[in-house]
Formats: sequence, structure tokens, C-alpha cells
Amino acid sequence: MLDIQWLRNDLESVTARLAGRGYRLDVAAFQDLEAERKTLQTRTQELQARRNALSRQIGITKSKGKDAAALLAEVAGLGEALKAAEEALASLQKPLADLLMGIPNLPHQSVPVGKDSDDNAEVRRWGEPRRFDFPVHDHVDVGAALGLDFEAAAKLSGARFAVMKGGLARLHRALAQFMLDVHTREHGYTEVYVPYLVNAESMRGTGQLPKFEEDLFQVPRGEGERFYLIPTAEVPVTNLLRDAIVEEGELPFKFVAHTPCFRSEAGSYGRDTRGMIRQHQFDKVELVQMVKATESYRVLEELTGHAEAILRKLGLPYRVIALCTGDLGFSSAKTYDLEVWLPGQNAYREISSCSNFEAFQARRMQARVRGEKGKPELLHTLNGSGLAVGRTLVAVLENYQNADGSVTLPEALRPYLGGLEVLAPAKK
RNA sequence: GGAGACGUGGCCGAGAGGUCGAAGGCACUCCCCUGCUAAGGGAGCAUACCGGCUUAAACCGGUAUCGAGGGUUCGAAUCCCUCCGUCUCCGCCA
Repeated sequence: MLDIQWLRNDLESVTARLAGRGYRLDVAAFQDLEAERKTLQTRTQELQARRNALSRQIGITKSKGKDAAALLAEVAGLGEALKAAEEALASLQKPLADLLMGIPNLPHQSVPVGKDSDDNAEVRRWGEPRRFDFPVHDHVDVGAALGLDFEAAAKLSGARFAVMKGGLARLHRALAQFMLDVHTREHGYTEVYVPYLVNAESMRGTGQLPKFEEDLFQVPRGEGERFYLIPTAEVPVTNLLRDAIVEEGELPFKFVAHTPCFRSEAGSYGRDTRGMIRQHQFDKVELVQMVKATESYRVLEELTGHAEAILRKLGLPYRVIALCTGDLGFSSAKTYDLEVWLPGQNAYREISSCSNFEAFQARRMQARVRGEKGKPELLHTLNGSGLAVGRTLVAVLENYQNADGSVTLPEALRPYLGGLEVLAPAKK
């Protein structure tokens, strides 16, 4: 959520910056609503002030044992007008709030200007894609012999789910353990375990609601109530600080969480239908930081580096992409995507997304720090995948495949697999 | 699932229809005193929003907020209803 003051005081430049990321702000609608809000709010508050003053007088008069009939008569005349004003104001505040909640974040000055993903900028590359002296298979073919079973998953649930068995399931688990250990031991994150079902408030806090409800899975719960399945650990972890005022000395908060993520993938029919690149359910190790406003851009670089460290330790070639203004996510002010090399697709594919949300989420959540002057200031929130576990598994299978159908395991992973060096198809 | 108790500011904790945004304490900020650390005295100190003044801040006036939402009333932290949550006991259970 943007600060409504920015819209009031600086509408022109806000509109221009939003246009840069492809969002057209309905200026006229905003101005109309604002003008009406102003008169209605002023009137309502004046009436309330009048009523409060009279009621106070009644109390004083009665406590002195005098007759308050005249005052009571006067306040009675206020009732209807006050009620009408309050209702009109309330019904106006809803569309105004909806409008505000639907406006995306402003891109940071350092974000490359562009229309779509074609205008994203490559920042750096690491690692050399391996040359193969045999026909390369994608992870679906490599995985099939190792326990990756989409048919079984289709029977159980439908499309966009996977079943993993044996060594492959263990490798999947090992990847998550490995990532958690690196981030907690080497990067200073605190591991957290969080709910996978959250309420609407939490989804609003991080920006998934109200605009992206169709991307979420819901679980009914009583009348008009429902849980939402988290699309990322970002939601529960970031919301830990919702409605909190923390002391400056407690900052920064650095959390890492391993959770499943659930996405409806509505609107992506036909994309990545093969394999486990795009699933309704996938595991992810997520990094979340809450920091002082002045620190957030330094921390974005740091956090991105933490995610990169995993790829380096696994020896997976990747590149870092700065998303352009037009490709930025709704809540983000700046985002780096990490793209891992996938030989099976002969392409770099997203495996991590690291974003600085500045105060956009904190404003929705009212997540604040008590600053030096004692005034609470909004925190800045950041997060990044460190990494998407399923896609990391895909990358390991494809990059480390051997001609005989086995997969050599990256050394960093071996301690998590009892020293195993090669994952080989089970003998028939 | 059954029975009961409770939800107040950064924290603890009073208040039980009226000049209550809320006593007191802790923490914090400023000042004074004190030859270190410690202690003492005074003042300040919730949040959001609106308006005024202003480049802005500070400041001033107002409104709302005592778990959330409704209701009763001229007036609700206080009374009533619904929901959410916490705690205790019983039952059940990974």
C-alpha cells in the first residue's frame, strides 16, 4: 500500500512512476473520492464533536443534580444527521480503501525501465554450462528412472503434482536441509516453523489480497470464513511483525523457513505443463528480513547473495536478472531473479526471486520500529527464495546427469545423503 | 467435545455507564542533583486519521480506537448479542 499522502500531495509524479510499471491510476476517480471524503469527514467529525461536548455537559449537569432536559433535547436533534453522515462516510471509505489497496508499489530509481520481461537486465553470470558428450535428457526423463512419478500424482490429485520415491525423495529432503543449514549457520538467519493455512488479514498484509485471490487455494471454515493455503512462506513469516512495534535494537529480523507452497496457477494453463517446473504444490526455503528503512537496499544485495551462495555450493550455473519496471511484482520496489541453467531446456529458468518491498507491506501490516525520536517508523521488508526446492531438484538432475541414467550428487549434498555420491536407477 | 475464567497503552496492571485516551508501576526521553557504577528529584511519553499553521517538522484543534463486529444509551473500556483468541479443569487424541 502506498502512503495516501503521496497521492494527495504529489499525485502527478506518483501517477508517472506507476505508469512506468504499466499501471494506469484512475486519477479522476481518486480525486473525486478524495474530495467527497474530505467534506464528509469534516462534517461527520464536527457533528461528533458537538455531540461529545453536549454529552459531557449532560454528565456534569446531572452530577450537580441539575436538570439536563434542555441539553438532552438539543442533542436529540443531532442524532439523525450524525447517523446519516457516519454512514455516508463509511460507504465512501470502502471504495477509497479498495482503490488504495489495489495500487502496486512504486519502482525504485535503480530499476531498469521497461515494458515486460524482454526488458529485464542481466546483472551477472556465474558458472559455465556443462558440455555433454551424450544426448541430454530433461528432468522428467532423468527422474523417471529415479522415482519421479507424475502418473501416480495425477491419480491422487490431478495435473501439476508430483510423487517422488526412494532416493529422489531423499534428495529432495536433503536439498531443503542443506539450504536451511547454510542460511542458519553461515548467513545468520533464525529458522522458523509457521502455519501453512493463514487468514485473510495475513494475505492482505503481504499483498496477495485483495487483488490476487484467484491465485490462492482456499479452505472453507465456518460462515464466510476461510483459510488460505500459503503461496509462499513470505506470507506467514512477514506477518509475524504485523501490528507490532519493535525496538530498534531488535533489528534486523532475519528468518528462514522451509514450507510447502500452494498456487492455483490460474491463467497459466499450457505453460510448463511438462515436469515439475510449475506445480500446485512445491517446497521452498524462504529468506525474510525486516530492517530499518535506511538499510533495505544494502540488505537486498546481501540477501540475493545468500540465495546465490546455495547455487554456488551446488555448482549450478546461474545468472542474476534485475526485473524491469514492467515486470515487477505487485508489492515489490525492486526485484532480482536468479535463473539457473537447465540443460534439458537449454535455458536459464527462475529459481529464486529476491525483492525489496520497502514500506509497502509494512504499511499494510502496521509493522513498525520505535525510532530514535520515539516516533514509530515503518519497517522495510524483504524476502527471497533460498531456493525453490523443487526447481533445485530439477537443476541437479539435469546438470549432473550421466550417460547411464544416473546422477552424480554435488559434494555439498553428500553429507545429507549418508555420503552417497551417485543416485542410480534401482536395478530391475 | 463439556464446564468455567479472561482479553485495557512498548510491557505489567487499575478502572465496572458520565469532565476516562484511560490511575499506578516498569521501560524510554529531556532537565536537575550526585566526584565512577548505583541511587535521588522534576517534566514528558499510545496509535491512526482529519483540519489549521508550515517548504517540512514541531505545534494547535478535532475524530476514532480499551481483542473484532453489531446493539442499547444523550453518553460505553464499563451493559447486551455474535465472533476470534488465551488460560484452567474434564473427556478425547498425533
